[in-house]
Amino acid sequence: MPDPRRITSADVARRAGVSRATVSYVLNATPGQSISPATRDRVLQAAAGLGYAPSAAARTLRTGRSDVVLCLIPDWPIGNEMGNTLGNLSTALAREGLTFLAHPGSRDDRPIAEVWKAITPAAVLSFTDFSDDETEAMRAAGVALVVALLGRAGRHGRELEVPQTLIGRRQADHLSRTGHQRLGYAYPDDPRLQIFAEPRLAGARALAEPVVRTVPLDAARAAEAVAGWRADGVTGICAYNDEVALAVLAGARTLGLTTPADLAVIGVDDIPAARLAVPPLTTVTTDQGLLAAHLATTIVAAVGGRPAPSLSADELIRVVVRESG
Amino acid sequence: MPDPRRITSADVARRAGVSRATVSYVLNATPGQSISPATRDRVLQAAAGLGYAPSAAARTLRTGRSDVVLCLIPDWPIGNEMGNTLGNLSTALAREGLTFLAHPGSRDDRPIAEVWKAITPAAVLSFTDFSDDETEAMRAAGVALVVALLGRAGRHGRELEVPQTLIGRRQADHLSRTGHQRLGYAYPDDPRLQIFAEPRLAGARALAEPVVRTVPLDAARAAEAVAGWRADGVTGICAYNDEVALAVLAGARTLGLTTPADLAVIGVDDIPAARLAVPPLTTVTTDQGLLAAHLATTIVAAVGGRPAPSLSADELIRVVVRESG
DNA sequence: CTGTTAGCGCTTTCAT
DNA sequence: ATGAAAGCGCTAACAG
Repeated sequence: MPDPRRITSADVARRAGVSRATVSYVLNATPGQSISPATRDRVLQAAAGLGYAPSAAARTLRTGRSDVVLCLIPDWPIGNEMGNTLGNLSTALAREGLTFLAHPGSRDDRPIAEVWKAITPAAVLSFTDFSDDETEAMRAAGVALVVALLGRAGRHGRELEVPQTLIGRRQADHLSRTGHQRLGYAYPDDPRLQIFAEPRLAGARALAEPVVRTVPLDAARAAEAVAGWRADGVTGICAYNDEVALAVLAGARTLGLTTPADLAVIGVDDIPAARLAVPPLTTVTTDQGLLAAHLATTIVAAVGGRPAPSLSADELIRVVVRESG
Repeated sequence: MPDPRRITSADVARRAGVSRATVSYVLNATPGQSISPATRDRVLQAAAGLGYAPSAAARTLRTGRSDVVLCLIPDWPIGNEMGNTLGNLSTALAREGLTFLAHPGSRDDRPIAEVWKAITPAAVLSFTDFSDDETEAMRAAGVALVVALLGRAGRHGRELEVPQTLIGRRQADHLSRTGHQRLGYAYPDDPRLQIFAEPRLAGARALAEPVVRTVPLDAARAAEAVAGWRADGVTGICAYNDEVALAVLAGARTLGLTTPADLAVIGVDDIPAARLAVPPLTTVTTDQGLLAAHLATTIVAAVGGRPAPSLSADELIRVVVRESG
């Protein structure tokens, strides 16, 4: 027998000897309603006793808005670091009564409109920008916050932007301080990463005039790039991330170069492999816990109609100095 | 103005000059209903023209079941490879009209019952096992498929189990074939990974009697483990994954050992850093595309009440031979 | 302070 | 072959 009748608020009401309205008021702590502590307790008892869980569908249907925070995951590798952040974000939101749900898959497979129209989420997070029409449609449909984690500055939702620019800047800064005049930028091979790579590169450009070369994740082909940089007189490389940095290291090695004497390298992310590299990789990390907390606060504020808090990006990004640069 | 009235099936009906029931029949291709191609087309036109998207909430409320496949993501690092699989799974399910949604966060933060009772998903996937009570409750509530991606064999849902055991077996097999008599198993430091590590180790044990040592992701401490293995006469190491393998490599290097002459190493996953390692790492990969397709087929079958297909695990797991072993 | 009531948008008998 | 109507479980006016 498939459906032993779901427990509804009516069941709770009956057991507590009150009306369904009262149950609703108690469970939602509806403001502007004064419920006597006695009934309140009785309702809570009954609900707990029955193992009652409200139907999200019914509530959403009624209120026109769900408690879901929908996060659109792009089809490119988002990395363990970001995955970690999403986990933290999820727990932080749960504490606020919001359900974090991630939907992976490129926009082509399923029009994103289909997804959010179906879910009617309280907020939608995305890594990439939405078109203005899309944003407009979502807001019109009652989505409280529509925000792109990356995307051009100055747009709505800019508050949440992970300061990618700062990452590149920190890399260049570190290399400059350690005496490197001519810098190179190791750009990722995967075109899907461009959205991250561009702002990072821009950050490095703000401090230096790096020679940009694309570095595939392959020792032999990375070696070609490294040879090119050497010919240019480049002595320090800002890599898009740790994996690209590892490729640069491998390329330098096949050329018989010594790191960091001949070529210094700095990555991004501090993946486990970074500290195990030869030599151990200097890199830039983001404080994922802090980032998640800030995202959560912003979302909760927006859903509640309050203004977003601000976060000093400086404390978010840190250089981990090891031996490669 | 927040809510310019959502477009409902009534709007579509009006525009098409039919009743809401007919709209529903057309859009759901309800079997046992014969709709004239003419009206059918008119309804489809109207729906498309209005940009109609059905309300998941209303449909769920009515049918008592949503089209969501809920995947519970554990709080331990699940890795890029698995992330990739989930993306593929999502697109495969989308093609079948199912919405894949991932909920990260440990079970402690939010009782999982709260999540699934709210969503009433068509299926629930998890990496770890559910308790029998939990499983029972979910099935009773109408969840078509409850399945653990790992978890003891012989349970319901065993069909979906990623053959972790086979991974360890392949590693040991490869090392044996290349002439290694005494094997070691490099166990991960992070206790949360135990659920993956145990079956892998068991697989290796099926072929050999590996000396198990825990290897932290740190060259110095990994060196201690390596020294121990050397004293035991071990010449080949099966590592829990590529990161641990990288640590073993680093440990061997600090001891002045040569890989694979002094110590052969084989990892799991084929992360990008593996091919860039010194020396490039031999490893075992899972065909993520195949896995995702199989998961999707199984889920769709279960939701549709059909029996699950089977998958030969042999084609799923492959050894990538490089220089480390 | 608590109960009555009217839907939210959809599916699905049962009539026509 | 199509339509009318009854709710799914919940919330929010409005009464009492």
